[in-house]
Amino acid sequence: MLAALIDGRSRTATELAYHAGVSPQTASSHLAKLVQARLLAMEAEGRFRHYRLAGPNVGHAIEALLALAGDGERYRKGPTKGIEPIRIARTCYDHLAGRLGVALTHMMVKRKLLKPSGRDFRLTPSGEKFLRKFGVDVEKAKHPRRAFARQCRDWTERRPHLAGALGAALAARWLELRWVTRVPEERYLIVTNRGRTALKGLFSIKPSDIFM
Amino acid sequence: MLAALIDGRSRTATELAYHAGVSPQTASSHLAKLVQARLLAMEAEGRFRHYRLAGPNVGHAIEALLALAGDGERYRKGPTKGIEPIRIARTCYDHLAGRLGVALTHMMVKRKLLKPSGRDFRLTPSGEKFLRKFGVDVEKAKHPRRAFARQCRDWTERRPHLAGALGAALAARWLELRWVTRVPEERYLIVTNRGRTALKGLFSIKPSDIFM
DNA sequence: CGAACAGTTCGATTACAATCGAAGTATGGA
DNA sequence: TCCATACTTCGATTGTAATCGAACTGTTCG
Repeated sequence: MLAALIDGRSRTATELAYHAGVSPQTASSHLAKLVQARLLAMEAEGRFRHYRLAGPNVGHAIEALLALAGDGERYRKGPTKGIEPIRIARTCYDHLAGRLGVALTHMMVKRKLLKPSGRDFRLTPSGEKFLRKFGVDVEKAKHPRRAFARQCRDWTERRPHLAGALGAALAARWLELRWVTRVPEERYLIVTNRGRTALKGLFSIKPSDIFM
Repeated sequence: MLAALIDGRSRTATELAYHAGVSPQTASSHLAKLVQARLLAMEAEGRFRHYRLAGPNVGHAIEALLALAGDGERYRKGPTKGIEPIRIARTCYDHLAGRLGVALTHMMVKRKLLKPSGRDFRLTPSGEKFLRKFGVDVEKAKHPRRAFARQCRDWTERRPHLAGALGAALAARWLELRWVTRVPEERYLIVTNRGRTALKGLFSIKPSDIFM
């Protein structure tokens, strides 16, 4: 299971059980021990529990052990030839996930436009102003029947991204501006050239952070 | 036991049993497994068996694990403030051991003056010429009652050094030339300034290889 | 609300690793 | 030649890690 997490991304308990070829009970027992031993970190997301390596030290140790084990080749980080589109701008239900979603969220947190608060984000006054100026219908997103701004963590990235009604509204605006476009039958978006320009200008995000 | 070998030097089975706090039987069992698993290398020397890490990969893995274990501080390679004299030029009975003995032997092997051959070294014709020119009484060392040129491996270094009658004759010559001097009551020698110069010139050995 | 799902806890079984006493081999020195 | 030393092999005991069925909690969704 540790080897399955070597790339630094999160996996759910069931995925890890499958990787290890053991029952969910057994995996649960091991995962609990690994968390207690501070080798893994766990974050609960609804009924899912996402596990990831607790730090780079753990990754180093696992890699060193895999190198000794000889079949480390299977797991060795190959020189990735570009990032798959699904990793760049994955859609998670109706909001932006993947590297794009994470980068946007990270930037907004860093600029104090969003504040992590429990399992949610809180939109600060300056954050509301920013999104309004950007054309997001913040008022409509304050729908009582849906969580407003939730933290979400999908399998492609370790850090959380913005979900909930606000996340959906932000994604809608990106689509409206044609900064991203849908790919029929696929669960990812493509960032357009205008989108790339906007990233650098409006969001101060280096494209290399997203496209590698 | 692996942690006790982290510095790359060799230890005997009994030493390792002591380090691990287990009986010699138990240590023997574990050491056999570790050798079979290619984590340790073993060389027999008379009735002793010297164990060392099989390669740098093993050291890396152990270090990574010790770092995780938290009490890795105890084992972490500190910034060593110079090398103890006993490591530099230890005397092993009557021949040169320690880093000096190893470096001299290594150089002679590299220059094809000595050839490892089983548990002994074979002195090549060019080697004999070299030592004679250097003032070693090679003829006298060919005494029938003593092994001529044996491989010896003591606890301070991993690589073998020259022992036997020839090793003793070489050490005698070093003392005679005052390139090393004895320290009363101690089992090590001190390399003099003339000795350092000779190392660089005659033996092409960088002093940093020996004194760090 | 109830069914499906993700995950956990509990308990019993099983297998195996760790350990060391006893007895063996090989080496070195007196 | 004989004893001490260094180490190994064998065998029996012990503890405990790994495993999964059964039953549980909590979440999502229709």
